[in-house]
Amino acid sequence: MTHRLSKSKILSGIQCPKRLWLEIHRPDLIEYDPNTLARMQTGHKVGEIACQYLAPGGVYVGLENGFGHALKLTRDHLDFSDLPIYEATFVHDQVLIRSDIVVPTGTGLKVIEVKSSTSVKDYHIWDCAVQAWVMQGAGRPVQNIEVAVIDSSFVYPGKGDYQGLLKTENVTKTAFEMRTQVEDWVRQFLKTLQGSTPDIEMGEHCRSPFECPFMEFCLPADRPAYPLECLPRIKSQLLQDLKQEGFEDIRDIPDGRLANPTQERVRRVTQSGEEELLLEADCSHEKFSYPRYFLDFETAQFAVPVWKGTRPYQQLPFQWSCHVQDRPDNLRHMEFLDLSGEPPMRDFAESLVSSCQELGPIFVYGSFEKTVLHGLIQHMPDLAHSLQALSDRIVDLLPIIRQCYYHPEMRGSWSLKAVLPCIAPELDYTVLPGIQDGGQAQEAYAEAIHPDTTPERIEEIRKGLAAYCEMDTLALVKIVEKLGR
DNA sequence: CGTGACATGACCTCTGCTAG
DNA sequence: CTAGCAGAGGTCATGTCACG
Repeated sequence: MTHRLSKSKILSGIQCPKRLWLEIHRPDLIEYDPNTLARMQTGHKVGEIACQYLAPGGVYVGLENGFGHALKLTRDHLDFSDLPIYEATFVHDQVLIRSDIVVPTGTGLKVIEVKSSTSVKDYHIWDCAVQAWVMQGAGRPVQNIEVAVIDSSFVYPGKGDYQGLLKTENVTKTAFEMRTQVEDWVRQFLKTLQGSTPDIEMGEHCRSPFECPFMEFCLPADRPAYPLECLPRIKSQLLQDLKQEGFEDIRDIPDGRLANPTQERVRRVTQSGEEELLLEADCSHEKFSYPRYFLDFETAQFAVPVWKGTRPYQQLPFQWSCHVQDRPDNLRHMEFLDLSGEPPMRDFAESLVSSCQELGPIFVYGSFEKTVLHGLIQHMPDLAHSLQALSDRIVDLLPIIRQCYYHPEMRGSWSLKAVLPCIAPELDYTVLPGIQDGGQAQEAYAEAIHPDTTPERIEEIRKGLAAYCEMDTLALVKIVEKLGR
């Protein structure tokens, strides 16, 4: 028996048949995203909790001896026992699935699909529909299908007690109603796989609901330097109209064609080829005093909380970096970094309060630092007053830069990582070893606090995190310098 | 994955105008 | 005086972008 489709391949195919074709025929083209492994680890942990609390005492069907053996093991368990099965494996009509949790009952299987998400999405139900179709087709009637997701309001009481971390939603009815839809998909995808590469135009489906790993491959070799897609907040209708009118590059669009003022500005500056800096714009009344602070946080988040009193996906700060200018001609740096694995929040907050004194603007980029401070205020009433005072001094550079600066090379984005190469090309994140964005900082933290990590590796991570966070705040210094105030 | 800031669009009320 | 209308202004939900 050959099975050519897995459940995840079908979900890819729904997003884009060409993606499905490439996943099967050209897996060598996939660029492995470093975040993928971290997501899989998260999913694994959530899955373990689900087994333990939703259907304890079951048996696990491993893949060590291949799919054939997994199929046989599943059959044996179902025929000769009534224990729950984890990763039960089924095949029907060339489609193979592995199901998170299957509980046999007298009237059919009770299926639980576990997701690390906090709400049930449409594509979760498609997932369940495919599972139900395969199980029924394999001669195993399905009685009930549930999706288990994370309840983000859960507060971890400690001592390994995760009762209530997951909540379930019954999707039996919808999943059963999609039966003919699933059959259509399978028939269509098997046919697609027999032919040559499907010819599919690029579009929204390349990003939603998941980013396609073959984007680079699908992009035409002679793509424009400033594609229309870079126009900020462009609607699909406008994009379509502009392409119809024969424009491929932002610079092709004539003066006056764009009604949206931000898009028009991007067009005008891109066409000029030169950066635009409007220093007299609006915020000129804000003369910033000294001392000036430049602040950046790094946080960790866990789908399965590890510290008592914390919630799933709560952002827990473990590092801050702060440059200080007491006078125009001086610059010093301070930082805090806790890799002990103990809850870092209290020391983080106390050191921050004592280091930032009581006066002077605190520059940040984006609303993230304010959000984290507010989270700390909720959990540390004794520091609430001091933390609120810090929050009140925060000056967000993002809206200021958005208003008064644009460079063609920003390609429609005002994120720090897009702005910085234009303002301070000497600050290059790509030379940093290992940690070049917030996501990698989170991963590095998770690795550092893992019990198996060696002291040498922890020291390496400490250096990497310190260098990354310090560069972030130095970037803020450069931005304020550029504003000339 | 979560949160905040902001833009956008739908919908509502309020106001002032005009025709009857 | 009222019914009907358009434009101004407000609220709310939704979407996008930014941070981690």
